[in-house]
Amino acid sequence: MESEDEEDDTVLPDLPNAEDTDDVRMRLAPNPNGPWHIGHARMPAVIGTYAEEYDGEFIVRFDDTDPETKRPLLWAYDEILDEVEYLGFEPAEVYKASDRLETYYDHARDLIEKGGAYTCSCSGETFSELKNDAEPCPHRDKDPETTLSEFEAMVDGEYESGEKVLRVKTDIEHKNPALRDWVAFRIIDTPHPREAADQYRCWPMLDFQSGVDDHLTGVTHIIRGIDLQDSAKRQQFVYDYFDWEYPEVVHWGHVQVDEYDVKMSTSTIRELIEAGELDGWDDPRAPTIPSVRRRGIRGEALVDAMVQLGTSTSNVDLAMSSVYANNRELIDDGADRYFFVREPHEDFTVTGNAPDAAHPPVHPDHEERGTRDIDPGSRVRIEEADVPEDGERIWLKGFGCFRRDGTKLDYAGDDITAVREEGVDVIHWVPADSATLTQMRKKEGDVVGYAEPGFREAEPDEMVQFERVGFARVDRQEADDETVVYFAHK
RNA sequence: GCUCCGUUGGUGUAGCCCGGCCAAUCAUUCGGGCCUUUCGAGCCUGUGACCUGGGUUCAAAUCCCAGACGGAGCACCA
Repeated sequence: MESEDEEDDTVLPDLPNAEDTDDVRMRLAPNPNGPWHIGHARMPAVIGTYAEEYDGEFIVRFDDTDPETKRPLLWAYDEILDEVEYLGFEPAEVYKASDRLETYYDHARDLIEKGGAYTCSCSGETFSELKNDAEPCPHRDKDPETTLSEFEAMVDGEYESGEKVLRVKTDIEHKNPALRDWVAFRIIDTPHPREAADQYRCWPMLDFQSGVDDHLTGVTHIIRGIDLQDSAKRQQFVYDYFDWEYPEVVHWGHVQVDEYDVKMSTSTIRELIEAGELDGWDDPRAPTIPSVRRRGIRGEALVDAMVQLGTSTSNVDLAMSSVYANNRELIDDGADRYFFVREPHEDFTVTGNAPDAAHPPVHPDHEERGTRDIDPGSRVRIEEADVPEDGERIWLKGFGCFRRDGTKLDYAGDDITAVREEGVDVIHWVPADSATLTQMRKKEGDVVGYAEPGFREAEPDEMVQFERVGFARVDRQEADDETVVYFAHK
């Protein structure tokens, strides 16, 4: 019944020219200026999946070449590697661009000697005007020796920020103004936060650094966003000078994620955290990887949803519901059931010949896991929305049928036909005396309520299902008899 | 202003290169039903899309032209 060819259950399009390469090798090139938001998961998800599919590999390269405007956070390097692992992938190698300045300098020197670059002291504004008119600037015809000595001066820190740049000589009359003589190196006065790199002041721009590294690290396929759609064309000039072959490139559009009120941007999230509006990167309201992880969403669920978005150049929206659908399938079988009453109505007194205890199953599909044993005591709590009209019946799940009589619930038997044929609703409940205070943190705001007594024994990190409420991850058992959980999804 | 790119149901996607088997695939969402002492799952079932206008052709989602709409770049950010 399997197709004879291959297990071709992938939804990703074939990589271009992947048959011609012995080993597909890709790269993940994050900027370590913060933990990842959900959209960032797309790159490792798709690259990792391709690597598996083609029996290739990928490397992680931190493109941390701007110590000022995209200043790296030192702890974000390991954080990001940890997130890659959470998503289920393992890089073959890890590089940091800030460790490789000497390599970039060496290539810049080569490029200068080949006549492919020149130092320029035009202001950005001046150059921009010239460039838009397809006019060369006065520095363009400088001889390589002069350029080389000025570049060495840049490296040696003899210029201030803004005073001098190194430009790649492309085609000043190229019909696309974005490709004309772009900047390869500039001076940044702010020291890099990494000790290993804090003495450098002359930094390569992304197009130079990334172009050189892709070649040197043997990258065969690049996937990147449409915001970088001109990068390959820019870098091609450098590749031509060095007589290198450019990797295959796939561009894709931006991802948006629905369901969140917070804008999905590292800098915005960081500002909200600093302003105290979010508790941290893993606040349930934050559209970040640490957040969904804390809620108990498996990396695999996120990866599958991302892979299904494909690699189209249009912008796409990721529906969190599809992540939830994936996750539900992964966790449902292992999630023990509990009752959790949110913001309860005032207690009802139990009257009549009710049983001594209720015995709902730990998991309805797994009888072998046994039952929970809940002593209802003399009073029970139910949710406000579940309170029946006076005189009407309700079925307390695992316990029995009850008829409301004012502030009392009077036992009305255990004949299930009341539910099956007479339309009595089945609801969850907790004993008022022994229920355990539980705080549920969720995207829409925190909810306080009471869980059944046995929930106090649930282990941190365990995934549970609160019946009729949804899945949640047990975060911690506080000393003051309160349990904190993070809501995952219905 | 210059230069790229895109437009298939609510969402995402397949098909488009090499026109016919496409009254258009798959997933999710949504509606209805069955089952069920929750939710979920499972089973059955339904709604729902080729941006517009021309052209080529026996035949166009697929090719051509024009337009609309959307996105991106033209940074000493990545």
